[in-house]
Amino acid sequence: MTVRLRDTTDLIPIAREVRLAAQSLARHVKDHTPSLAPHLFTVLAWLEEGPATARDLAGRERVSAPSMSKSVSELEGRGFVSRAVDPSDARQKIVSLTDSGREALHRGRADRDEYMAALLVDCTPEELEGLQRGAELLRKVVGP
Amino acid sequence: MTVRLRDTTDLIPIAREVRLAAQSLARHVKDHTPSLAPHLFTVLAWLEEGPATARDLAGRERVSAPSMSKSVSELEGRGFVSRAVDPSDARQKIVSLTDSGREALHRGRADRDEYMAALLVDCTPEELEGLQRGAELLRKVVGP
DNA sequence: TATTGTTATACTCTATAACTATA
DNA sequence: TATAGTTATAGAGTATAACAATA
Repeated sequence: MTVRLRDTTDLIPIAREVRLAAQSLARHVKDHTPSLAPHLFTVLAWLEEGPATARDLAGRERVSAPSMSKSVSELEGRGFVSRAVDPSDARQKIVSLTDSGREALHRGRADRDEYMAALLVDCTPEELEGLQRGAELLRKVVGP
Repeated sequence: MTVRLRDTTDLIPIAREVRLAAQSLARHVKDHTPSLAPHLFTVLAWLEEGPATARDLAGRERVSAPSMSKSVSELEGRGFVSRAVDPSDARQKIVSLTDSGREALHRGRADRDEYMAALLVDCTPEELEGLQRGAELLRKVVGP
């Protein structure tokens, strides 16, 4: 049982404000960056940290094994990943990012960042600082 | 052609930071508040502002007419909205929020806000102020 | 003819259950 | 037996095309 030092009721108004702002931005960015589908994009992002098995990827994405199997097949078909049987356990297949996959990942990230940057173009330095501070706090609050 | 007073390249790092923080929070809230599906929830939210035709709702949600037709049927089946033929144009049907629908909307909002508020419970007053300021700036940047 | 809404159909992403091949 | 991966099948949510009713 966690001890609450504060009644969360007081926090509802600011909670709503922060939540709606974040959700609004997330929707906006998603609607304006049609590159690679999110569920494929995130798989490439995981693989950037190194090769992984399909099961591992399914766990990280909190998705079923068959779903991840399909995603990996799709990515392989597009040439963004390669699959190789694990020499130490022939049941497993090691999924790796190809050069083309790395490119697609960077392109997708650049699309999103450039769209976001364009939104910030008219901000004052003080406003940018406020946004940066807010982002830091949000990351801290949401956790890992 | 818009005149850019600033090169957006400089803004990429902060753009990424703000974008990732917002997307992370949005995903987190969505994953932890399983009440009414988002595409149905938002329809109820639109109807809170007053009755509307299906076509109108489809436009606001940027969704096809058949998709909205299905959503409204689903909501009607659950008793959250009612449909009535427009007396002034028998082609149209006016969709209205029922009391039960209003309740579902408020419950869904409360779920999301309470989850968010719980995340903020350990923040200092200064941190809350920073988050609020960040949210205001984000709303301004994203626009209407 | 044009418009509102629906039905028919299909595609994508998700899931569970059943199968295979290894361990 | 248990595990990694796949295939089979189905359920949401989305779309376009074709239709009905009304303007």
